[in-house]
Amino acid sequence: MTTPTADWLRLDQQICFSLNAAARAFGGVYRVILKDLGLTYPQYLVMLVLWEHGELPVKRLGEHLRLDSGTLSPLLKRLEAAGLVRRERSASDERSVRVRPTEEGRALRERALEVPRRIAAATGFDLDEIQDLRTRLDRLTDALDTATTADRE
Amino acid sequence: MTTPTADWLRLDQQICFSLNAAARAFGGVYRVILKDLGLTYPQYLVMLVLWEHGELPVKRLGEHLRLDSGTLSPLLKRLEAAGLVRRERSASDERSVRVRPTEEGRALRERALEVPRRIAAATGFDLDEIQDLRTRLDRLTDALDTATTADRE
DNA sequence: CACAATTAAGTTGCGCACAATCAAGTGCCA
DNA sequence: TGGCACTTGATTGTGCGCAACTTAATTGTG
Repeated sequence: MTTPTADWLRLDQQICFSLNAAARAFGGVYRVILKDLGLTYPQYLVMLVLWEHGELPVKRLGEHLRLDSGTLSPLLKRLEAAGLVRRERSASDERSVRVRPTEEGRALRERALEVPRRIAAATGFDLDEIQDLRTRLDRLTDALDTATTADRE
Repeated sequence: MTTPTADWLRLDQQICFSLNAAARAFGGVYRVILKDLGLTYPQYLVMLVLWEHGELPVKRLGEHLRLDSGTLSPLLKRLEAAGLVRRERSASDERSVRVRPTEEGRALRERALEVPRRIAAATGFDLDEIQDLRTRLDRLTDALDTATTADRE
């Protein structure tokens, strides 16, 4: 007893739809919580990386976040306009632009400390469950990335 | 032995980041596969709903997809320009715009039948695992939606 | 050293997501 | 029946994500 092929076209069977829906639902929660900090969710992610690493070139930032310069350049410009980061050409390699948080950007970290707890509470999941889900999703991402690059050949 | 609060700000601990990364990795796979059909992923979702329901107002479409008219109006215009759907004001309620697939739009369904199988193959997950993940994600979405609306009060 | 290939950022263009706002149609009810 | 609240969809503006392209700097190679 197998599912008819046609049923695979049903919206409610598609993992990617559930994934997108969950990501957008998260976006709604983050939007409320991050409004106080004056950050969007992608901007918050950039600040997370900068808080952790202090200073790094746009390239490295993009590797951490899976984003390219097409997304990061304008985003970083907005963060710089908000006074949270500074960008300056590397002296050793003029192609590279190093990004680092300003004093104000570092100070924002204190206010961000409670964000993860509030988010975790909103999910209604316990820590083990979150951890488990994260592991599965990362495995999924790896498989999909492999498939994409394999298909390009 | 608990995790220090500061560590919760680490990027690699955040479920939402894994979620977003997986959704974008899916986007990459769908982009390759759907290119033949001339559809983007959100357009494909709209066609899925129309193939299943035949014809329905923008409002209903948005409820199925969790999208509002701000997203759907321009998207539907593009689908109409591509000759895949038609939009017309309902006679019984002049506020409502009914969307239905054209003959060409219905014909596209045949070529879309193999998409889910190709996607499933790219995930490297078996059906049970996909089903399980979908269930968890839907539960997560419900919890997040509840939290958002609760916070608005 | 000259010059082609590579690399880092930025820019442009398109489509999606969503908040806020607007216009038009509907329905209720005093 | 006239007015008011509600519903539906469209529009506007902002920001993200990504492909394609451009520019400038660096590296590798003969």
